[in-house]
Amino acid sequence: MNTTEEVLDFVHHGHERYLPHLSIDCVIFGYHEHQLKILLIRHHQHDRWSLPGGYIGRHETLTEAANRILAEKTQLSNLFLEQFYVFGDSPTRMNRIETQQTHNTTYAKVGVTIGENHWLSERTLSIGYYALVDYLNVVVKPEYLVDEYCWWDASELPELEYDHNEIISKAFLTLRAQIYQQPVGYNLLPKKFTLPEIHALYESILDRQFDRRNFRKKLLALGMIRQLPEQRKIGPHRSPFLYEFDLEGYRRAVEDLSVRAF
Amino acid sequence: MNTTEEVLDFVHHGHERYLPHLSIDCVIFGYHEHQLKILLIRHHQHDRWSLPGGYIGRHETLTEAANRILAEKTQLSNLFLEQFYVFGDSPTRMNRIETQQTHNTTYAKVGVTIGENHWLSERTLSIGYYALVDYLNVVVKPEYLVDEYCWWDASELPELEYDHNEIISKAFLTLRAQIYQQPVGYNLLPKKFTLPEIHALYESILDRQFDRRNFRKKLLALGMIRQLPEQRKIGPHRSPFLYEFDLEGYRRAVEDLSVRAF
DNA sequence: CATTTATTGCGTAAACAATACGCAATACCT
DNA sequence: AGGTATTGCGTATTGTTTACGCAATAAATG
Repeated sequence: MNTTEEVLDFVHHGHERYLPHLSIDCVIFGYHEHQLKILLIRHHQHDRWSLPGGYIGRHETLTEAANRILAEKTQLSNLFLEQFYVFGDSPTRMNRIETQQTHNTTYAKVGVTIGENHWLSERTLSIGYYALVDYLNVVVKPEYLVDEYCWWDASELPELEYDHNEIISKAFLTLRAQIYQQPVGYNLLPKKFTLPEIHALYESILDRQFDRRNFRKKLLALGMIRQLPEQRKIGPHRSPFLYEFDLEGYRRAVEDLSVRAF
Repeated sequence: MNTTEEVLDFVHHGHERYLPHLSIDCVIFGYHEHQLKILLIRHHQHDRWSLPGGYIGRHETLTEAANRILAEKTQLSNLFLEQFYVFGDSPTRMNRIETQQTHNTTYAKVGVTIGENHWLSERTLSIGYYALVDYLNVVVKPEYLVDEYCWWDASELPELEYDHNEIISKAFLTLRAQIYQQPVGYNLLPKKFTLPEIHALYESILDRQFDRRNFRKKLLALGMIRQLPEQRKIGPHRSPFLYEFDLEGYRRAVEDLSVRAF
């Protein structure tokens, strides 16, 4: 939505094209300079930040909707995207008046007032998706109703709209639980990366320290990564080698790791 | 719903009390005679079985709705119940006509025809919950529109209505993935159980064999279970000891197990 | 241009956990 | 009393994780 006309059409006819009572919110994870990042937006006239989201088209599958919304925000398609939870318990989600007020602030820009019985004021459950993207690939193009897009440090988030802090917490716990089941590193890191980079990524997601020498040994023994004959220049220190993922090895490693004691 | 009046009221006024486009389906797991079981229902006049489910009240939180639906089916409350996925991709979920026909069969009993624009014919996404119950505690009371309730062997399920086979597959994979994060055994087994029982439970959920002697050692070493000074009589063999869970030990074990290699 | 500093690469040894499996005890049947 | 299928409990072996030593490297410094 990039013009006043489009926004007005959405406000007045959105309920004909989209399913009411339901939305999708995306927690978009990136990784840069040894920090896990989350992409947030700030709507027009709003003080607080929120997660990028959207609605489900009446003739669209759920997966299609989630991918479309993610593509609209990041200009990228075919990204790693996984559904993780439905949020329908929070008091702000149950409260018509609060929802109405928040929307009224957003749509004031196009001179529309959202009434108490408007479809946007109705109780809405949100389906949470988390995406893993290569930070450097994301080129954000702010929409008409969005004042700012910004990557926030996952460990230093502001207070967000609605129950979005809760959504992010759950997304982060899911990411942590899935780090041995999904190719998390593969999707968050660039094609070529150094050992200290992937090492710090695992440490920040799992919130614990790993001995860097044992960490390297383990990844190589599992066949998850391959060492390249290139090095990266990094300031006044020894140049680390570059590595790339071995997706087939990754898959085998996931299988091996799932065969656990008892 | 146990009378014609209640059903008619639901068909004609349900959309005022419940959120449209959304439902909840419950995969109720039990365990009996070394077999993992799933509770299925067969609606009036239907050939195929389906999962017990229901709708979300407009003034109910999602969690409240799921617990209410589960209690309506099993006559039990305070059960282990976890949301695991939203299903909104399947062709039968997208197809108005198919949905309409299925509902028409069900509601024929009360002499109502569901039209193409009836709220029940609309596209509906389903939020999947899985429950873990003590098989012997469940006393099923068939509802007015339900012809049969029955525990099915998880490994020998029939072809179900809608996308319910897919929902069960995903529930089973979730159960498997969560067996080390949630007190699965605690909720599926009775208060007192034998080692061969819990041993077979883990084998059937994880679909692999465990050496029974090492299995016992591991569970005791983790402090998850406590041996009782009682035994159970089991036919022409040595009487196995009874055990009970140590919930505090269970919690500690989950923490220990989550601290994994690299 | 040798020295200092912060880093990476690669190895070995000890501690710990998982697996394989032996064998006595038990309950009942014949 | 002997046969059979099971459970209870131990020990030896194997494999995996953890702790940590030390040389190599890149650039800054006097």
